[in-house]
Amino acid sequence: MRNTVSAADATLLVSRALLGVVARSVSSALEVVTLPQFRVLVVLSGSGPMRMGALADHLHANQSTFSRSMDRIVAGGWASRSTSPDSRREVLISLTDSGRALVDEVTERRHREISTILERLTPTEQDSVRAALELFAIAADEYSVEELLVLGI
Amino acid sequence: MRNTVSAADATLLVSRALLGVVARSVSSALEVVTLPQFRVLVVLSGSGPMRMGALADHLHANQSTFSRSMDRIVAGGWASRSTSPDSRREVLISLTDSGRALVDEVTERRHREISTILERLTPTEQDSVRAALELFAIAADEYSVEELLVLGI
DNA sequence: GGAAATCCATGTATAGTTGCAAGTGTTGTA
DNA sequence: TACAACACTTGCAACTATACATGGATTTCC
Repeated sequence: MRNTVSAADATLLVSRALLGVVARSVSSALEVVTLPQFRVLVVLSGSGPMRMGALADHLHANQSTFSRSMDRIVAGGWASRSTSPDSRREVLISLTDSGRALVDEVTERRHREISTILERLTPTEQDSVRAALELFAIAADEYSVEELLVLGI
Repeated sequence: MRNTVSAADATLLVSRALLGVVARSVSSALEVVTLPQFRVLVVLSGSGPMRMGALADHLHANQSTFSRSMDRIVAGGWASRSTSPDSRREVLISLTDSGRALVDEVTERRHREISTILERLTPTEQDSVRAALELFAIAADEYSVEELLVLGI
């Protein structure tokens, strides 16, 4: 039991460190889009083109709110509207190249920073870190990743 | 080198999982304060009472912006203004009990969720996770945690 | 003691998010 | 074909964040 507590504490520490990495990786994107807007881009990046309504639902946003927000995202050139081939009343949202690049840039920067951190460890240590983190990731897997959207990550 | 990449990938996975935890832990607080407001509470929670100016600097916010934001935080009962004993032109901001409780609640929830995840592992696995996470935390330590403020964490 | 500096609040302005309600166009159905 | 349901947009309205410039009070320094 004591070990559980210790491990949880260590995890809190790591969560701070990782969140620092995440925050830094996102901060550059936040110079050109807002956090709610970036959320949208992240969802699109993971899902491919989506209908307005589905996207709004996914983000727990009001339709009107989302429609207006999308106006700005489209105006910024990060995504585009198009009529769905299925139905002319449906509007599909797709990432533009800029939008995809913005999301990719954030992911890549994050990956790069993590690698930099890990390179400070010996190969043996890296192995144990990898193994342990995989264990943790698997144990955490039951938790849905949906809530990430709260932070737009 | 391959190990570095693998460990980085594993870490990305974990960062997602941890971010899910963080996002969930923060989401309840975000029902009563905004993210920028929560940022302020987190800083106060870690530092104790602070001057308006210092707090604004710490959050990279404009003085006027911050003053107005603080109006809302104080109106919400999360923090309070008081004249500094050092100088009557200085205004000290302190967390109220509500404000402290709000931050604590988030931290506790996060800790609880992490513990829950770890309890799915065997004691041996927990030990190795703890050891690995400590390694990572140490390696990451050189990275400033300042940027956490971007996300208000 | 008076000028300069400091600290904070206000005036003013812009932009973004949010949500309810109403409107437009499209599709499905009786 | 007419009516209902659906998908999205717009009208309105309130709130928040942000920042530049200004003003008021207090302290510091010459």
